[in-house]
Amino acid sequence: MRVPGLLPGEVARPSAPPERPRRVVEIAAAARRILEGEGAGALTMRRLAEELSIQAPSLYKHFSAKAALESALIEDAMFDIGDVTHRALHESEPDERLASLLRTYRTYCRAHPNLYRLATNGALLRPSLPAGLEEWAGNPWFVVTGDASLAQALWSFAHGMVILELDDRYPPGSDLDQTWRAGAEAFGAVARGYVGR
Amino acid sequence: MRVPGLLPGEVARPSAPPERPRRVVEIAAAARRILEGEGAGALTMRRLAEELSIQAPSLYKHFSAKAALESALIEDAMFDIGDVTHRALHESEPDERLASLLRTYRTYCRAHPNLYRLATNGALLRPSLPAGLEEWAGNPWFVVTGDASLAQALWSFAHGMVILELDDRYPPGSDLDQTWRAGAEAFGAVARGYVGR
DNA sequence: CAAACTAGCTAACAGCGTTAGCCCACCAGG
DNA sequence: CCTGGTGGGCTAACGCTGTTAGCTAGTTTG
Repeated sequence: MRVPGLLPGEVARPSAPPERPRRVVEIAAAARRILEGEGAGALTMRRLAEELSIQAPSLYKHFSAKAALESALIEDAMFDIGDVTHRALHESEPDERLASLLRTYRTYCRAHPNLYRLATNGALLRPSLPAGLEEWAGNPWFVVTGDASLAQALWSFAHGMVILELDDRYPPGSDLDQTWRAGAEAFGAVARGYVGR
Repeated sequence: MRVPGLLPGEVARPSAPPERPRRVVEIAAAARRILEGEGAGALTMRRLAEELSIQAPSLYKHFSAKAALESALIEDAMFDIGDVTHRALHESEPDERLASLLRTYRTYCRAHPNLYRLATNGALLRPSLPAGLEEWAGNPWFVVTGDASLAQALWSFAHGMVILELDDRYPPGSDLDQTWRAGAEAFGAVARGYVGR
């Protein structure tokens, strides 16, 4: 089911920020390649420079610090996740949306574990983010629950599940599909109003 | 309400591992002091040595690597959390236990943010943990839900909430008390069997 | 044509975890 | 009594990290 326009409660995608200079895009792409392919430990300024056949200090002509580079990757990740989750809503029937959102989120995160860890680990440098990005990326959770608190709770559940799964934190032998189902059921019941609030 | 003995579904506390040598205990205590007081960034081998008025390389007479030191702190944290959460169950009425568990968990984590981050960030070095510790520490979530999947889902929710709160990840102005309540309600309803599984 | 900007370079610094090798105090056994 | 082992410290140093200062060649712009 493809539904054009905005769903009830849906918010519009923010415009990407003042476009990045050519070289900045190339560097960010290389950084993402290293991060996703070789892990966070491999993403050093020297390794990144090598990937681009330049010297590490030259990177500082384009990024003021490693943290700024990482912020760019985080921003990209948030746009990615927002795109993927909003699309999931548009492509599923109303009563399938919660399950679809969870499934989509989990799938994306497992496909990009290092990027996801980078994006969610530690404090967020909010002021440097494009205006509206955070709200838009989090919006699907609201669309699916119809309530701000429940949306945050559901997202927290999903993030907890994902990060613990990526870090292999569940006891060996856990049936995570079933755990996701259990959580989806709990939130689904409340979201559908089976239990008064 | 103090209830001695084991609750239904409750598991016994594992014995602490072969006791640590005197000096090891002192070093771990100093490390915890630095971590909790000054943050993860301050916990370096040199800073830790300084705290003990020795030189950094001397630490390697007691810990094979920084990771081993951290493992000791993580082990302590898991015992702490297990103690605190098990106690919460024993001190509350059956139908208050889920809410009490969540409240207790949140309170502990906010009181020890850096320790909690250390303990939950990244992969767990399972083989070096005392046998049964992981299961015992996670047991309250099972006691409270009566179901393994629901227990994992509830714990994932709690972890997600805590870590996002500690890292200041919720949009400014969020009412987190209410978010916790929303999640507790969702899981409480399912755990009480309002919705068939 | 000169000035300014872009984007690279080398050399270097401080801080990180960690290793090698030395040394002294203590304590048990012959 | 002395001798060997062990526990627990030391200094020097290595390779890695992010980052800075200062130089330079090429391109663009007034």
